[in-house]
Amino acid sequence: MAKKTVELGEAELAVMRALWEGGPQTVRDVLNRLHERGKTVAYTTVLTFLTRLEQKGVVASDKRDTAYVYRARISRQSVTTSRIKALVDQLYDGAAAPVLLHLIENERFTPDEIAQLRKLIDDLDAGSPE
Amino acid sequence: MAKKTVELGEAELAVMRALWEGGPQTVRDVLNRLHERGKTVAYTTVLTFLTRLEQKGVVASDKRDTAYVYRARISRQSVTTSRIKALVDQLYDGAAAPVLLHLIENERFTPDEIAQLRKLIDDLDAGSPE
DNA sequence: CCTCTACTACTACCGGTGTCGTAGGAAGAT
DNA sequence: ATCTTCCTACGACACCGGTAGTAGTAGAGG
Repeated sequence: MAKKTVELGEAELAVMRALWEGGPQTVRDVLNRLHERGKTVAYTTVLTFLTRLEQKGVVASDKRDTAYVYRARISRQSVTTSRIKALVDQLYDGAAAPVLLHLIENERFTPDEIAQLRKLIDDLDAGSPE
Repeated sequence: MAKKTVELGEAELAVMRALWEGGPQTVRDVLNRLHERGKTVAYTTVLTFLTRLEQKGVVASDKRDTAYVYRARISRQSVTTSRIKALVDQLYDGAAAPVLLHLIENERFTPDEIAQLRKLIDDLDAGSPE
């Protein structure tokens, strides 16, 4: 059944990133992580986000000792997928190629990344029956 | 200096697309175009969008006969650029590679597109001294 | 001149996101 | 038992984006 693509705002994403990168954490942990990243925000703001995110079903929490521990229930990959889909749909009516080409032309990549990219393309060629 | 990246919503983008694809148009033209695309929205809604977009500086208008003619002042390319940048920054802290790889792995491309892609990569390799 | 029509200006409203403040409970310190 | 500290629950608020209604104006037709 269709996981109805939840849209996340920028600040919400920052919280998700804290969870993705630091694993299950308490509100305070997330707060500290955001502060380290230069994002100064109030404790209750983080709490609000985590609560909302839980309501949206993208994070879960368990009581651990005195405080709740929150963890991500969706992967960064899946968010990437829906974000890209939105972008591609809204700007190019679903055609991904222009976006792909745009990325290659406008961003900088290391030789390693280029090599990896080339390999992927070879695989694409090889493994695309029908 | 620095064109302060204007963020556009989905419906606003739909209007921009009408302008990009149909050139300078009146409110009614845009409305018809949206209707053709299956987007049923009121005349005044389109007017509101065009007015707001003009205030944001992304479209301009000229009085022509009885009605104003609106035209885009920013390209689809530039919007693509900022959208991608936002995505990449918000999800991968500025690293474009994961997004690029994601696109290749998850979207379908035609042989032509793949060929074009391969060519671009070859150019990348060639044109990157040091 | 009067009316109909199309266009613009202004205002409004709702839901979502970003941001907190305050109140109240639980747990540790004195 | 009380004070201090940390945590959660709940409410608040402003701004933006999506959507539209109404009023007012200017030209087209009779």
